[in-house]
Amino acid sequence: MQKTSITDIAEITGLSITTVSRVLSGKAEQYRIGKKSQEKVREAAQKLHYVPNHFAANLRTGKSNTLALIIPSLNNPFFAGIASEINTELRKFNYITIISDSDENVEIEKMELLQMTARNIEGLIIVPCGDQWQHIKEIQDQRIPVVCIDRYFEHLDIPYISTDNYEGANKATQYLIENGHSKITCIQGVQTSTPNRLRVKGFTDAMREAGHKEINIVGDDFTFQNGYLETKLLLQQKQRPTAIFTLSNTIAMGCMKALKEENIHVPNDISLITFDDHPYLDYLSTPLSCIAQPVSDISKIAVKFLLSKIQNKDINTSQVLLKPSMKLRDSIRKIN
Amino acid sequence: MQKTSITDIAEITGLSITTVSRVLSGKAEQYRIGKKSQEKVREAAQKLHYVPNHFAANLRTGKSNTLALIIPSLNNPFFAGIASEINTELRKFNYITIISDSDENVEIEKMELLQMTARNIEGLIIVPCGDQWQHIKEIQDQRIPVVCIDRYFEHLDIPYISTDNYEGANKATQYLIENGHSKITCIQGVQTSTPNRLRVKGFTDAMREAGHKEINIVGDDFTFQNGYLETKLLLQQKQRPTAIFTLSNTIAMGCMKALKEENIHVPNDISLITFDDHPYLDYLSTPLSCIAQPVSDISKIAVKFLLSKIQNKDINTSQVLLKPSMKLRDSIRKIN
DNA sequence: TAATTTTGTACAAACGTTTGTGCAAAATTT
DNA sequence: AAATTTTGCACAAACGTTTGTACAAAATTA
Repeated sequence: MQKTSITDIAEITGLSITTVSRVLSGKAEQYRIGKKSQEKVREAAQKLHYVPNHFAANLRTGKSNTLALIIPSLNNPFFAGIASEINTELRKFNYITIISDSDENVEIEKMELLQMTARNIEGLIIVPCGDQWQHIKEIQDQRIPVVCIDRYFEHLDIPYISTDNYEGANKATQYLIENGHSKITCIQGVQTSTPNRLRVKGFTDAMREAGHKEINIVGDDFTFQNGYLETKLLLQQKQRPTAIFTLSNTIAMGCMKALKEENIHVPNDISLITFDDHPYLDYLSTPLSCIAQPVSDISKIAVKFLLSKIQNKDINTSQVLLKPSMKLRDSIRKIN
Repeated sequence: MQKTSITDIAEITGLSITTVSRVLSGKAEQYRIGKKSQEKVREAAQKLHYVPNHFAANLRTGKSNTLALIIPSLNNPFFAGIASEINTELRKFNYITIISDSDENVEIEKMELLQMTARNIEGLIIVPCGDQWQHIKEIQDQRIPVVCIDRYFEHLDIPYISTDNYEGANKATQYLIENGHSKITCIQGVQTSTPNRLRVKGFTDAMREAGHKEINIVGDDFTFQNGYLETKLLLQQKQRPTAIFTLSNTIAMGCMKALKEENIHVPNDISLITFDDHPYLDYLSTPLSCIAQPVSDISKIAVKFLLSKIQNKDINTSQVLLKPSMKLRDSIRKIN
């Protein structure tokens, strides 16, 4: 069947498209449309299976009721969880959220941003996937409110909500040191990402503060493969670390696969702590200790920031780091 | 800065909006726009930071280049993985995909569908979250191509791609029986979902075929909590099963938490197999055997079905069940 | 030189809503 | 009875693109 428009309904009811539009967009009372006319319109709309054309309405009003959320990977439970919460929260405010997966690829991120702005989005929440920021800055320059999550750019005046990665990593490292570990290897992710850089700095500072001169940082990617390969390399060395600190769960999983293949047990042979929590960590062969990020808080605050910017056009730039928490399970052995 | 339109560029370049539109939408050669004019237009567009208005274009052309994907939960790695693959695949065909999370709530699903159709989507891939289908059928009646994934409606002529849930569950149960188990409990998910119903039937048939009269099926939800509570109840009974078959990973996780709390070891005290794979399953305290669904194939075929329907308006209804595979890890003990 | 073709570009309608403005009839007030 | 107000509705412009159609100048052909 052919698509029904307001014009069709006007013809059937003998009313004008103005009257029909006002009834269907909930403004009947405001414009004193008679009860009988309202009923005729509603009946006709139902009978003809009328579906409003959001594009036409948006063209005229300039309001899309659409927001965009760009995350680097739907396959990462951390980001999937954030996406789920943000989507649910924004729905409460009658926004539709276009969720986009940039696949950890800045060129895709740029393309997606173009697609989003062409659709007249009224706001953007983004987990940037690289260190390029100009294309994100340009969105803000177009007077589209932007909020960064997790990864952000310190020197830009774009609001962001993240975890205090430095503090989380610092505490994780301190804990290892307090348990007698001095030979600790950190397996990092993407070096240019701000969370990674701060986690590395947290690790490094904790080591230095404890007087440990030998600081070992390896890896360059938040992937399973990176965790796997770097752990394999570590285990080939004469002098192995007594503890490993992985900067993401995907790295931790790769690390654990390599350890298992080499018949090295956590925590008896080596201790392991990771960044980020997940329910699975409880049921691993060795339940993993970790630094947990407050995912729910991050999501809700990001939404709050964005809506505040949209509604009040407030120019204040909120840049907040939330406190992570350390979750001790069974993967750290005391050796002093 | 104010939004730039084609009209602004026309004014700056002294050309008509027709010329400008044709240059910017890649039709300059086709309409013999001179080189100098093209250059003037492109320069002005860049200088004024022109962003096309997709809504206006769509209003005129009737083409949105937009597809919709509705999944019941972004927090479920199975669906998040599917969403990721489908999104990546459709991007290759220059579609933007609106990903929507219905939160296992059919009313939200209906609302989301309304929002999608109002945005002139050209196709829909959906994992239905309940047993109501009329609102999905209506989408197809509006001549919007629809493909169901994972959960579907057998009696409808809507294309779907899923796993042969019956066969997967049947084989899992047979394997348990071959390993000497006869007291097997199945912890199921949402009873009205087609995959669940078929998995239960596969389990039941395998049990009956082996001459086992006592068939125990519990639960009613694909959640951690359901798995946890039902396992707790099981462990209170005098006669416990020797094996548990959970119909999803989230149920399996809840089950494992309960077992751990009761100090019951897998597979020494009880065997466990689940439906669905995940990389984590390898590193659990007991690596879990499972029936793995071909997620990548499901995603790619769903995309293929949808694009085929969009492009060729082909009325054939493809309804395909893919073969699952059994992945044996360490969670099943042979007891005969 | 005139007729025809090619080139480069423009006009204006269309898409489907929304909304500022306004009209005519009915009701009320003076 | 006339003036004013209220009620119920309609006209037409607007949003920003796309595109069918067409025009005028330049180039080519006969």
